[in-house]
Amino acid sequence: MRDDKRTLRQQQIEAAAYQVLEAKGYGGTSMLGIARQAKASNETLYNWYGDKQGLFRALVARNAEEVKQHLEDQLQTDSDALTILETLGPKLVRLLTGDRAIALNRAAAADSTGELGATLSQSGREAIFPLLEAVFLRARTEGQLTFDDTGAAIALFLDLLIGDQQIRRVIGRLPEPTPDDCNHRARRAMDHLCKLLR
Amino acid sequence: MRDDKRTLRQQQIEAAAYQVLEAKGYGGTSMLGIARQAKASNETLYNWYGDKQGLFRALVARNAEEVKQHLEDQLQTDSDALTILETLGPKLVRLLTGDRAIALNRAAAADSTGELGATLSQSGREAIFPLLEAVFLRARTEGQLTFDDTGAAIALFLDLLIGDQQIRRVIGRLPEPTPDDCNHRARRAMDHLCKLLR
DNA sequence: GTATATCCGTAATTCACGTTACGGATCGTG
DNA sequence: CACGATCCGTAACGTGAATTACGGATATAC
Repeated sequence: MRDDKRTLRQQQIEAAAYQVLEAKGYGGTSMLGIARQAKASNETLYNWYGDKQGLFRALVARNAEEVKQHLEDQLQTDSDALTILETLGPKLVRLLTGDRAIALNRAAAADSTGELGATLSQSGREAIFPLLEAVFLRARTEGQLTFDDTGAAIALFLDLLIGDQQIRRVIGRLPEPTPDDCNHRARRAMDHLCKLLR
Repeated sequence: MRDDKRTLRQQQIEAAAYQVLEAKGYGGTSMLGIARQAKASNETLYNWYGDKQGLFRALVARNAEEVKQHLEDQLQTDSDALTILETLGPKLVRLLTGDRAIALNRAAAADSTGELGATLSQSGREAIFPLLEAVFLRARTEGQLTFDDTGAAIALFLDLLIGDQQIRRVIGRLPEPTPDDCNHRARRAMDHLCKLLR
């Protein structure tokens, strides 16, 4: 199988894995279930991913790369820092509380090795932090925000923007946010942030 | 077995369940594992709790009762509203991000029926809200805080106080907070809250 | 075209778990 | 004390999942 063809096949398999994961949760997701959904064989899955943990590791890592890429694309702009945050806000809410992210968080919650949690966190908060750091430093340079500790300023922003939505999503008490929800949440976070740090 | 003796025995069994749950996660917790830890038999567990879900339902419900009781005790005071919030803050952080709460959140995340999540949410956020509502209304009456929407004010407080700590705890990326952590987190939340709503 | 590698669909193996069952010990009641 | 209920420790049963194996089909490389 040629490389590009294999890549395409892997994407199909991983899309199938997400379908099963989102429908049945981590505990209800079996390798055979994924194989069936993807019209692949167990042998191929094990050959390509090693074991169940390896498949999930790959899902998380791939998701990480996509999230990071997506956010970096959003930073390719000459807008002022606050405008960038206003644009990023709804997207961050959607990325961090969408069905896929929640399914992955559930998998990580069930993973007693801590490995998926580590990777997921590196793809989530820990990947977002340095990107936001650049924006916050710019906001300070532009005189739009005032803070001593960049990390604390970013953490405040994430508290206001995301808060406890994720855990409430993970335990099944909050539905996926609508675009309006995301916009409203982001708007509110920006208002509070500016009031606190301006 | 007399009632008080049975109650004691149940507490022992439930303590053992928490030990296994916290050590091995929900997926790694078996009824037999709990029975062994509690030096009880499977038959007794099944007789008393019905099935595995029933045991976990009981854990969550019991925890709910204790959390609610604990918080209500904290409200038996003539202090002004902000002082009450200052006292409650660290306790809320500890209750919502302690090892037991996190273990229960993990169980709820793994429960595809949504039942544990529902009960857990009713014992957590949804139980805390009405208690905090009384305090926030008092703060407004006393002229300490200004807001139109009580729910939104409480949600803001919880965002600032708890933020995304829970999910980070659940996926294994944040250790249990120290008393200093709790105090610091609460202090900061109060500062921000007053700045926003005073 | 041929040979080899790989994939699919399915079966087989092993293990663990949820749940029930059982014999003996212990407890509670009359 | 005797009897019945219940608990403990252990075994048994059925099911499902992780993983490996296999025969035939398909794809790739020479």
